[in-house]
Formats: sequence, structure tokens, C-alpha cells
Amino acid sequence: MTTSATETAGRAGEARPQRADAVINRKRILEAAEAVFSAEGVNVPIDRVAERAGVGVGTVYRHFPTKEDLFEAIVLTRLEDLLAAARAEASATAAGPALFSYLEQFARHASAKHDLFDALGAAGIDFKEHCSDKVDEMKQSVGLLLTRAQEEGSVRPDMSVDELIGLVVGTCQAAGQAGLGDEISQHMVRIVCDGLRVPT
Amino acid sequence: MTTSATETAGRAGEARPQRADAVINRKRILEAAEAVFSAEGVNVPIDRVAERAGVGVGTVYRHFPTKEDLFEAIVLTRLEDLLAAARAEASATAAGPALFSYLEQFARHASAKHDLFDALGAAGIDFKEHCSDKVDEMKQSVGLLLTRAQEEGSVRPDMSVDELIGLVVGTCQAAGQAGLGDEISQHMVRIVCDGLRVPT
DNA sequence: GACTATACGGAACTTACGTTCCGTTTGTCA
DNA sequence: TGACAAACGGAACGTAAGTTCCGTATAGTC
Repeated sequence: MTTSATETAGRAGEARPQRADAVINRKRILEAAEAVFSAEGVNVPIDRVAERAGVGVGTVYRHFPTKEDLFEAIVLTRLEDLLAAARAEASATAAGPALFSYLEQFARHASAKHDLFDALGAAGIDFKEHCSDKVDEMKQSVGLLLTRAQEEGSVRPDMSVDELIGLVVGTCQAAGQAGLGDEISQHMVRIVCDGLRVPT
Repeated sequence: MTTSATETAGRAGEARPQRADAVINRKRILEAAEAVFSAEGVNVPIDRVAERAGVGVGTVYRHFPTKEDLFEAIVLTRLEDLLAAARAEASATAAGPALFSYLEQFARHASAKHDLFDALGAAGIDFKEHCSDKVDEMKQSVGLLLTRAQEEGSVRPDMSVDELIGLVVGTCQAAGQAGLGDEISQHMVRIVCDGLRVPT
């Protein structure tokens, strides 16, 4: 995230604290970017973010040296959420249901936040390190859950995490692109989940 | 496809026939575009197509007035193939197996031809008429198969064609983006198919 | 209230790509 | 072989988006 001047309010020691207006603007920019990116994906011009934040482009760049930095700042928090959810499910005793419940949460996020899935999908190829680290962490958590569910016998054994994630991300992305609504996208994920169960 | 000067060799009556070198170049351009688009998707610069075809950009534009026209020329033939396959399966007596078999063919295409799925996915929003017509036709064929399979009782009743297509397209796209190989992408589609079956 | 480092705004620059233009080459027909 | 329309090549143009620059405004401090 570029370790810029100050993060949110300023850590203890070194450099002088951020000016009050700068703090406000940074927040505004993040909010605007969040709104614009999730509504329209990664391809919105920066100018639109600036406009929505009621700020000049220069100001955006002062806070986030590149567009990617801005994007990363947002996606990271989304990934944190997703990661937290994965960890929460990880402690469940029945891994199968936990996995399915997690995937549904995932889908719910997906339908609300177009951007993240642009990121995990196409844009994801040249992801920044921080993001791909988070993705890896998430994969690991989900992978654990998957393995347990497989050992438990509630999920088919012939699957990897990559396939699992691909299936869900792809489904959500496609639903979004085709303009299908949230419920439909979640229904689609449910169908995928049914495919995951051990064939009887 | 812009109904340009001549199609392939020139129909009977009206305008004079295309020059021999033009015919060759047109073919070269199509081949190059096919290769480049399927390997790298829709976002390759035209210059790359021209270069690969051993031809100047001007020549490409002489044959295809816009990039979209070129793209459409290629995608249309792919869609034809897919459509033909759908029709072939349509006459099968057992609709369920036919549907599944079709979806696997679909996936096989998908893993080979990145471009088409860009088109069906993100890029598909501002599709040219010809293409969306073909897509509609395909949807209709698949829809028929789906309905029959549902009536037959081999596919879950709570699904629409849109969901079905979304599921398969999304899966293939995600697999492609994540760099998972062809077999894996087909495996993923098989998992989706398992989800489609009537839950016992 | 004055001073200064910090932040702001937005015009201008850069790059990448689609597309056009036009001087040159070449196939075709007499 | 000569003439001419057709086709070619690729430099040049237009536009859109990311990024930089710098003159101006202002929060924070004494």
C-alpha cells in the first residue's frame, strides 16, 4: 500500500502527523473509490473517483501514487473480510457445512462488490504482492477446510482448492457480467456446492 | 461482418472480383487474428495481428473496417460451431446425457479459445448484433435441451438457461484466467454437471 | 497575524491504441 | 508492355487514460 506518509492517523515516532484536511480527503477518496470500483469495476478512470470524492486528481495521486495502489488499498480490506470469514469457519466441527456456508458468504460478497472479482479474475494476473499474499492466505484457509471436509467424507475427494475457488469466482463473475441478480448468483453457487458433495 | 467488397471469393453478379493478393491477405489476416485473439484475448492491439499476418495495419483495416468487425468475423465462426454442436445434440433421445455431453464440448472449445469467452463474458456487453443473434440462437437450442432434460427428470428443475450458461462460461473463464490447464477446466465443468443432476 | 511546510487542483504531459490518409506498389486486362 | 484500378504499408492523427508538475491555498505553529 505504498507505506505513504501516514496510515489513517499516524504512528507514534518519526514523521510529523498528517494535516487534518489530508486525513479527511484520504477518507473521502477511499470511500469514493470503493463505491465507484465496486459499481463499475477496475476500469473506471481515476478522474471519476476524484470527482466523486470532490477532489482534484492531483490529490488522489498525492495519497495513492498509482491507480493500482488505490485499488489495492480497497481490495486488501475486502480480502481481509473474506479471510476473517474463512478463519471463523475453520474452527467449526463439521467441515463440510462450514465450507458450504463459507462459499455462500463468498458469493454474497461477490454480488455486492464487482471489483474484487475483477481483481481475483482477469486483473488478478498482475496483482500486487500484498494482494496475492492475502489471496494465498485465503487459499490456505479454504484449503484446510476443504481437506477436512474431504476426509470427513462430505465433499468429493477429486478436487483442489484452485478448482474450488475458480468454480466459485467464475460463477460469481459470470453472473455479474450477465447482469443476473444477486439471488441468482447465489443460487448458482448453491448448484456448484451440490456438485461438490460426494456423489452417492 | 460489414458486407465488405467481396466475401471470400466474390458472389456472381455485381462488383468486379477481388484481386488475388487481396484474397490471400484476407485469409492471412483471419488466421493471424484467430491465433492472436484466442491466445491473448480481445485486448491485443491490431498492430500485432497485422505483424503476425505479415501485413501493414492499413491492409487489415481495408479488409475489416474496425477491430470489432475483425473480431466478429472470428467469433461468429466459433459460435456457429457451438451452435451446430447444440443442434446435433438436440435430436438425441435422452436429453440429459446430451446436455452434459454438449457442455463438455463447450468446455473443450473454451479451453482452446480464450477469445470467445472474453466475448461471451465481459466484452459481450457491447456485442455486435450478429453475434448476439447467434448467442440467442445458441441459448435457445440449449434451453430446449435443458427443458427436455428437466421434464425427463435428469436435471434439477430449478434452473434457467442463463444460469446454466453462466455457470459453464464462468467456470471456463476462471480456469483460463487462473492458468489452470484444459483437463482441469473440463474437470470443473464435470463438477458443475454433477450439481445439475437431480439431487437424489 | 505572520510564516512555513503540507496539501490542493487541474492543466499539461505521456503512452497506448484505434483509425485514417496518402504516396507507392502490384495484379489484371488490352 | 503499358495503363489503371485495386491493394498495400506505415506514418500520422485523435482520443482516452494514467501520471506529473507547479502555482495557489491553507492548517498548524509561534
